[in-house]
Amino acid sequence: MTNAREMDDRENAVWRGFVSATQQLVSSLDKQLVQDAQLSGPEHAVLTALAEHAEQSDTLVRARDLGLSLGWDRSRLSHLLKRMEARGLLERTSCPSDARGLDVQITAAGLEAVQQASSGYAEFVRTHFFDVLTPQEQDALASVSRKIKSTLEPQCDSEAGAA
Amino acid sequence: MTNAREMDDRENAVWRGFVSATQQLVSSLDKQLVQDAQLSGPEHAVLTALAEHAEQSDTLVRARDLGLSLGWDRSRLSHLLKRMEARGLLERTSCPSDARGLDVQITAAGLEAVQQASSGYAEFVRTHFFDVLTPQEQDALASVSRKIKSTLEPQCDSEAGAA
DNA sequence: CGAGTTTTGTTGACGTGTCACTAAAGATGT
DNA sequence: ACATCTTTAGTGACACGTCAACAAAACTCG
Repeated sequence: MTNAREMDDRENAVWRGFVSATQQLVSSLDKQLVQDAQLSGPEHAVLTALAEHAEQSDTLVRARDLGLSLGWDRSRLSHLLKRMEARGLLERTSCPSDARGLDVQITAAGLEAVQQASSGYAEFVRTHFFDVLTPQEQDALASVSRKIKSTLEPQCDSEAGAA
Repeated sequence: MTNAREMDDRENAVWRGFVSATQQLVSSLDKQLVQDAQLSGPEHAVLTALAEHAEQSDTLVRARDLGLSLGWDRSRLSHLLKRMEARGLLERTSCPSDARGLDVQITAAGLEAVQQASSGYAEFVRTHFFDVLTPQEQDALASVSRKIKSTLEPQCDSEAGAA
């Protein structure tokens, strides 16, 4: 029998407060995105990733890489990409170098949507996150995030550029 | 035009790291719950709330209060309660004092499920949250959670007992 | 080359959450 | 009493994520 000590009242309050705060935060942000640009949170994440890739290298991104950098399931990505293509936010073409691969490319409409979202997005994060945190708290959060992730499954996490 | 300053690289890293860490954290916890007690996260939340109410007052809880304390939509709760009743985790009876109300009561099977989950739950939160945080970081998180919530919509948040 | 394995993506079923709508009971005010 | 809000819950349609099963291309290595 695993028998970890139950949490006391303080711990329960900290834990539940933390979880509910973060969930309310992202769900509010998602509503903002829908309002500003008719984008769900995940859709926005995909388009942002595509737009960023497009800035650096080419406009074509392998679906595999997308899934890797977002840390998502193949299936989830496949479903979402299909819907997004139907909405005209991106295009899917088969990859020439690897016949089982899929190349994804953001469309003009997709780009317009991210741009429409961007200022509201930045403002939201600023208002509800950075503006209410001291620099020390921001650092603490960054450290906490890192430490938490390190205790979890591999779950690769993109942005593996210059350290 | 709202024109909030875009985030710089550091801010982007902090923000994305924070969001992805918390999302991985709760999704891992949800998997743990399924594994330990065949409960989804929301199901566990409902049963926990019911079990706590049962300790203090009576075993009957108004669906409205449940929704209030969980901060959920009526519809979401209704759907979930229906499924949970079908699974035998709880019972729904019409409320005698208010004919449009619904009284919810946890069943023996429901209680067993929460108990089956409890030790794994506590261990998970301890291992992946409290154990990796210094007391200062825990305090910082509590303060941060409170501040973030205060910038969001009313979103009542239960536990309104002794301050 | 050819058999077996791995990688990549798709599909269908299912549980879930959201939204807009409805229904029925309480509360309110005249 | 009556008409009118408001509160409480349920419903159906749809978007979404997960899981398991599948298919096809690529890789491995004998």
